[in-house]
Amino acid sequence: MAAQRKTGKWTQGLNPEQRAAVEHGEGPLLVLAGAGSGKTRVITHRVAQLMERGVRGEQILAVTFTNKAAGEMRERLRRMVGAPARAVTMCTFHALGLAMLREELGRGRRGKGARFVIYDTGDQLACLRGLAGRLRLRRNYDLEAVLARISAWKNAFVEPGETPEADDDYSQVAAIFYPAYQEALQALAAVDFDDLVVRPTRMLEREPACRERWAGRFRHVLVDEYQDTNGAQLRMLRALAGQHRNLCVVGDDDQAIYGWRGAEVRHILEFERDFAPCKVVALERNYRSVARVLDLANAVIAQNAARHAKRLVPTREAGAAVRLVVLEDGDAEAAWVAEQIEALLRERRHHPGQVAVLYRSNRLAQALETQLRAQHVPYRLLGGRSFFDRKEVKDLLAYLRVCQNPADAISLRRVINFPPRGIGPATVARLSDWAEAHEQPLFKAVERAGEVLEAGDRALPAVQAFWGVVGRATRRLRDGADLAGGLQGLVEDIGLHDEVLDSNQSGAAYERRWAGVTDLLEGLRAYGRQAERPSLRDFLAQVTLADRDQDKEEEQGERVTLSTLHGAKGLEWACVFMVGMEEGILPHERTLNPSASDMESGDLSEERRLCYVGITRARDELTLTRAARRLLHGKPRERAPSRFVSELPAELLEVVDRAAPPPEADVREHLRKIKELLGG
DNA sequence: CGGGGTACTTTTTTT
DNA sequence: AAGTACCCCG
Repeated sequence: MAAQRKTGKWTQGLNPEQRAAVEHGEGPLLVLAGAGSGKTRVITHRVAQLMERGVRGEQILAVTFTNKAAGEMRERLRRMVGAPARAVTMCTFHALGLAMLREELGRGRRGKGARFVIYDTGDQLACLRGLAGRLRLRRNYDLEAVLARISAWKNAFVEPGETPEADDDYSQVAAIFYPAYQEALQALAAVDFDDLVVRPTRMLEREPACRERWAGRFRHVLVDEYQDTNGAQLRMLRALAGQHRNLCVVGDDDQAIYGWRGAEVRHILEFERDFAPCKVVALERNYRSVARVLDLANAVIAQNAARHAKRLVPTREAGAAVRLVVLEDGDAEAAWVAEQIEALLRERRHHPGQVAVLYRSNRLAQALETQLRAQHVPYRLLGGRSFFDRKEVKDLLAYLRVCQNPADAISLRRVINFPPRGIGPATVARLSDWAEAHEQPLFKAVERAGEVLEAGDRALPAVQAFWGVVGRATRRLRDGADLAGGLQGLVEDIGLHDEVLDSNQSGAAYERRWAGVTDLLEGLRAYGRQAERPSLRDFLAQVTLADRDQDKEEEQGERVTLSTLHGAKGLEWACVFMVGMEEGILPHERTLNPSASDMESGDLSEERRLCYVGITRARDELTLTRAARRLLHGKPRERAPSRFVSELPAELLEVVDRAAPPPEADVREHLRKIKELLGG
């Protein structure tokens, strides 16, 4: 296969390892790509190269983990090969699974099976909450912990009835929930994120005709961030590429940071064995960061065992020393970082878009936001729960979901009394009792409220009014209709504007809330313009699968980025601040002291990889900070430096201590001075 | 039914 | 310290 060694135009300007990966012909290929080693470049060039060699775009599948990554990859490919880039399938595992599910289920009688909604974590929890009431459990369980176990079983293809015997409480409870949960999803015509991968994979494995359709279609499969695949995703890849074995996976075991949601680093460590014989290429030359940053990164990650041995090899100059700055407390830390950034911008050493502040957990963002605002520094927040978590937005989306799928009782319950129209828990209970007794979905009870409730019931007209609203909205939102106009009609129908106005004391709160509504309208309008065949169903699926990146693209370059370490993966900035370098934050408290409901004990090496990911985001300047004291549950506490920095040789970091001595010493000093004065 | 008050706990990361 | 869940009263 290596015989036809065309010096394609897509291998120019690549280093020898990159070129080897791009030129590799058929058969399994593992690309171990260190941070900043040109990984995305290799994938896009490889796709272009395949097309150059006559593979048609429709025959290529490239899977990523975020929609954003897929979008960027597509754009890069488009710049290289032009319009034919459109034919290539580039998407997330979940989007691929959704497409497969819709197409396969749509084959049935009039495509009824394809009429499902996608439940996000919030919906899943709401569903479990409902079940918890029915299952008569002795105490209140942490439903997130239950969900984590159910999710783990699903991804291991464990059926509801076959959960393994376990001695821990939560596994036993989850084993009771699991069958009920799965039945509930079925009844609600809903699928969760896990189903989007697990169900298509099961179809591929069990139905040869289905496998033929999909595996036969994609002659080449490429996977980005392979270290983040979970068991179900690996099985999906096996089903798709097991025959022709044209599977190219790219990743970095040192950047595996999603173990907590079922990803297994093992997959990338064992790929050579799983898909032997297999070509392996290691990309170690780093084009991103100055040498001092890479020295630090190498030293941090070297403390991890069980990894593909590799180092980041610098190609740039040494650069400035990496600083570790110690501040008095959390507020002082945020203030210091904000001042530094303000100075950088004022002296025009950087554009805002070239600067990022990274942290382990979202709650550290708050203080930073406050201080950056005080310094008038424009910023954007990556990843934090935001737009789609706003109440008004969720309520409106729930209305839309009910219109699309009236069987979605979770959404129905959410909006049946929103805005408040006098339908309380008692009425909802009567409706759902009737539904259960007659083995009907909840919406049937709503539809026939006249028969279900007594004639004199105060709530009856309210329920009928509610159903009228849903009916009108459903008619307005039919496929092919003006969706944004339909939503606008719904907003007016339920008097949402007055509701938002009345329920918010301050003008500012009202502004913010109403902005959520208008943003959603605008989003739907934009979707209507851009989608090929706009439909409510498709819009809702996109909304749930979209990564929470609510920025308007054009402004991004003009803002400083605040992001979690997870959210920063794959990105880079000239100047990076990592805050909260403390025991209990990085590594996180919960990996150090797992709580009873946690599934497995925390993985310290994953925390270290998280640290490594953060460090390797910096191109030119890197500053680490920590606070000597920090408020925890309202009380100030002394904080120890993160082991990830204290275990390193001193010469890698320039330590600057700006923390005042502890207050006791202060007091003693004062006392001493007073004594001196008295004595003198 | 809905508003307002009190008591309790606390989110690590996201498709 | 702040947000949530639950309870009681109008």
